[in-house]
Amino acid sequence: QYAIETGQHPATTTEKNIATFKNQLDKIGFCYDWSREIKTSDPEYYRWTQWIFLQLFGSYFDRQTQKAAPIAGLEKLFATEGNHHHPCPGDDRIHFSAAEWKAYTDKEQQEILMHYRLAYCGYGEVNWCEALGTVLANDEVINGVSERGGHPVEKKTLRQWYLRITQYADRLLEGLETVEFSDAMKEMQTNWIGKSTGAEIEFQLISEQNTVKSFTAYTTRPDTIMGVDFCVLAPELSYILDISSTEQKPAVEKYIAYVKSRSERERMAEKRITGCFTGAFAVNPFDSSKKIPVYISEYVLAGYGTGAIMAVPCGDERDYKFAQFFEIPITNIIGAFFDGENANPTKEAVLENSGFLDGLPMRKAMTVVIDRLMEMGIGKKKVNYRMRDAAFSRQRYWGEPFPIVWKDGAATALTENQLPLILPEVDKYGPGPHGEGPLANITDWTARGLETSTMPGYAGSSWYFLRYMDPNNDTVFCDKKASDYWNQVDLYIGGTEHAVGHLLYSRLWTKILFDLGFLSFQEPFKRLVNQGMIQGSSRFVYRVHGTQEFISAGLISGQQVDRIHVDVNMVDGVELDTAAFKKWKNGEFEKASFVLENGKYICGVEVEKMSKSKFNTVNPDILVERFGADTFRMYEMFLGPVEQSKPWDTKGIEGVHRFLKKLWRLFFDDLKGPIWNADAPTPEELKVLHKTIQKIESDTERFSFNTAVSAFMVCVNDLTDLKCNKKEILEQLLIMLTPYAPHVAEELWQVLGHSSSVLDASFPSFEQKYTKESSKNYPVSINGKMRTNLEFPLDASPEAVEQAVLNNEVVKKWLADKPMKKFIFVKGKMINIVI
RNA sequence: GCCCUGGUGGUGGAAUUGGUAGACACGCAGGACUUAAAAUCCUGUGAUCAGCAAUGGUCGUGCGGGUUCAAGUCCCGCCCGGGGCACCA
Repeated sequence: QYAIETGQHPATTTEKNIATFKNQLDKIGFCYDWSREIKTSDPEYYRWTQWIFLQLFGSYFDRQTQKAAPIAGLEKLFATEGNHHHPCPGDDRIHFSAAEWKAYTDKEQQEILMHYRLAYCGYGEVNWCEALGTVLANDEVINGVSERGGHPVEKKTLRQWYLRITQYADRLLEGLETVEFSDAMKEMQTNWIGKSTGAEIEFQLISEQNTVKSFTAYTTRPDTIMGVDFCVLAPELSYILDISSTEQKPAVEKYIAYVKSRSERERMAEKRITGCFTGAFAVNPFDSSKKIPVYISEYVLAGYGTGAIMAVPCGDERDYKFAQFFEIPITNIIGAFFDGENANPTKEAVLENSGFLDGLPMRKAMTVVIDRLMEMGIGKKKVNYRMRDAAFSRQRYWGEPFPIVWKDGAATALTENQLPLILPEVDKYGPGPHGEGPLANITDWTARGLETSTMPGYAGSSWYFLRYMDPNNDTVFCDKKASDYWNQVDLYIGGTEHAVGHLLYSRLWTKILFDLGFLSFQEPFKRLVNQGMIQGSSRFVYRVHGTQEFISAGLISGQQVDRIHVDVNMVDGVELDTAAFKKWKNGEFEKASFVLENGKYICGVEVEKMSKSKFNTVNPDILVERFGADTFRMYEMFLGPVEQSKPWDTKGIEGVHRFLKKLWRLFFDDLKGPIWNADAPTPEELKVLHKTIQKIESDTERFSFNTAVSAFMVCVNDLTDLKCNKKEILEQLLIMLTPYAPHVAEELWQVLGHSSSVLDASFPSFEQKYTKESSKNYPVSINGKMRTNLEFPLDASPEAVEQAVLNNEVVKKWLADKPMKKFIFVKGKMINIVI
């Protein structure tokens, strides 16, 4: 995108960005081992990305062993026994015997194998923008038009590469039990995989044309079959027009056109109920007298289940609303569980109005219905996954080329010695013809039959952690000796935004490489900590839908507008620099006109993820320049808990800076020079030190860096108050401070007269001596309200405590005119008196 | 809409296990030093009521209920912010 906008080669801008980031990381004082640096866009790296892709292309998932295996073995099996024991994951209608397999042409065989490969080529729907000639992410589509240019967007079927991640669904679920991820993260991945057990049920169809005799619906609640009041099909199913009645057809066609212009996200997020009756009816398989109207609606997606649902309004909220909207009569099969106003998804009811199921508890009815369906040959138990295979090709320039040659319509792998397949130079970065990638513009490339799409950004990032273990190896992606030695990533820091993308893909790749014998572990990350995001403050302009007119934020009243991110650097507060905006993005907004308020264009504001695509990033450089790297580091830690997101705001950085200056003054006086001394510390000073050691040790251990920084501040304040400049104390302080403020710690270490580095000094073990408690403060409350504190020896008996409390003046005053009901001594921590 | 997550003073946040809510820092106010400023230091700072004051009372962790001797923390129902929802990765 940036290359198209600016005409610069992505390699150039990537290099520049890397240099900038490295520079910033160095400035902030991060200790990375740059000798292991890798670049996913470097041919020496992506030759192995391509190599791994070929392993995926050359493998299938053996359901019996639940492992990936070379596809050559499968070919041999087909020749001896057909696919009887290996049902086709890509298309379960494909069945053949050994004899039939041998009779297939080479091309037919290849097509079948493609249905088994872990990396395969298939067809899928994308957001297509004809005017731009490109595919767009849902993110880039606003109100059915492209963010860039405001052109119409619609669905288009394109040939795409996919990774068969669905075959690994169960393994990915099981693996979660072996890793230390947060429960929230595990839950997100589990929900994404979305394993559900239910049934597929075939419904007979009654339609005018009568060409389509039936359809299959997927449901997780077969027990509610007698409560089906209507069915809903996904509008994009190919046979919808074949079942529509003459009367309904115009409405159906109109509705399909409407859905085609909608992104999947918009469809799911739609609050309004939309849909259209097809004029066809389904027949309840257990009661042929029940004619069930068949609708289409955007909330049913073709990609999930069978793209058809049976709707039970008394048990499902969305079905209920749909039934109300279209005034479909509701059958109540759960008796008193249904109040007529809210659907109740209970599984506890005893079925009513359900013919042969009457009187059965729902849980039992599930298996009864499935058994009956199987007897009748019109249904079966079915495990379904919400997750779909991962789209793995992009119609873009800047990505790894696929090591694939098309020969007579069949995809053929390049050999290992032909890798890397280098990304060629192009004249322009714009799209190729017919929705193909930019590589399709290169005649030499297409003449060789090479695949013209490229791999997505996540290809290289799905295995980079393995390459760190053996970054310069030019004979293998990572020597097994190296991966055995380093093993899993001990601690992985990343944001939750990667929950269902990167973190799932890298788990998949690791599992496949494990199955194929290239690794000894099958989970890449032993422990995962989610750092929160530092968010940016974004600015928006509002384009009147279908025009080049931009309307100031305060003047929008009802017009349909497309909200577009603008670079925060072009906005002063909330006021847009309209001249700069016109020149922005290589003149994309040259023709923009503005509707101003009080002579100004006012932008919309929102706090969201800091991101290049949102143009709301800020740089640490200025702060590092002004306060130094240590202040910046400590401030980031001081801001709040690591796992919490918050907008970037430099209010308060002064406090951290002040702390470091104050620390400095314990060692050094501007006029007198070094002021530390070698005197023996007093018990009081040691107590301050060791309390701090304990606090910082435990805070650091549990990643509570913000409270650790606070503890440093308290410690320095206390030492200042005590006028303590003793070397023994200061040394210990510096050792703790090293990870927090390495530059300052190192310099002060030298001030203390050391010739070695503070890094060489070992972390002190916590000495209980000075913090050990001999007595404890007990809060005393009356009716739960705090009244006073009393100090008791740790070994005081409960009876002695009770006596002492009752003799206390404050307590006596409270008990004076009210009788005590109860004396409670809770968990040895708290004393409460009930009056 | 669905999944995840969060909501505490003027602000960022603390309270690790249901047990003294507001640590630490910013900001603000007052003061010291200074010709002045910067820097530094000291004092105060949730709201409200009573009191000259010391002090004391009441309220208070998004909203409404509940459990408990005791709720920021647990339960139920809402509201709002953030992340994700398959071509950003």
